[in-house]
Amino acid sequence: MRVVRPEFRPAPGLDTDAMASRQRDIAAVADFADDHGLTPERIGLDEPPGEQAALGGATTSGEAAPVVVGVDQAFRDDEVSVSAAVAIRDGAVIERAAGNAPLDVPYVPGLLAFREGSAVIDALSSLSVEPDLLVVDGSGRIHYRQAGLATHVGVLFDVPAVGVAKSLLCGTPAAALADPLPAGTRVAIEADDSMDAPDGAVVGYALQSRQYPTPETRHINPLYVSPGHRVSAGTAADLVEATCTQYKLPAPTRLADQYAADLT
DNA sequence: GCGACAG
DNA sequence: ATCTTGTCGC
Repeated sequence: MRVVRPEFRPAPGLDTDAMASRQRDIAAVADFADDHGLTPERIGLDEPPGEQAALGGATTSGEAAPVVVGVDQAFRDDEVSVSAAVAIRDGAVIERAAGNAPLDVPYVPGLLAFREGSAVIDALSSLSVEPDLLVVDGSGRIHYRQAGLATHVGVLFDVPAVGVAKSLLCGTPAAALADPLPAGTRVAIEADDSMDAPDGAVVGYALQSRQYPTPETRHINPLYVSPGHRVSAGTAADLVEATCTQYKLPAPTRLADQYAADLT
């Protein structure tokens, strides 16, 4: 796939203010409403990935199943950012792509895309299939300037994207998350005064994709799902939930995780 | 000033 | 993200 907004490429030379400014520009053109043809049913990940699947990628309804691409990051020698992208259709891996970039920007919460974005772009640029959805590790709209890594990448390629984070960057849960949530539960994450989004706006969801039978003794933490681009908050939660077939994390994310580890 | 803080 | 085995409890 190809970058369609090259002006938003993460440039290493920028100072903190310039990076933040670029993020506001990205948020201004980002689309946090549904603009895609996806449904949880069409994702077609009922079977664990890696199994047999129809060669043409046909669903039970006869239409071509959407291509979902998981993206994950790793480091090599503390100086190279490695990105792994794994494309899945109908529960089967159809393509993998790797990307690299020098690791010259330090990690700063809120500026992750400027540290690891270039490697992600490198990986996605070499994908020959056209993704219908990107599942990016990290935040999307749950971000100080509504432009987390998932939003940044989604806008760069103008492709539907969602962000899946394992911890909350910012925002306030609409209900307390202190007690373990039952599987399938979702709690809205609302914008607070640390964010550009209007106060109280639902910028994502805490999604309890898995839970132990007896959460009192031992419990699993929720995922934090947010719109990247062209997907609404509610639909993002629906789609991500459909990809969590067997474990807490989405299958595309797990596969990308694995591939990234192999590349390191 | 102190704490919080995606990967 | 990464350094890292066993161990506790579903």
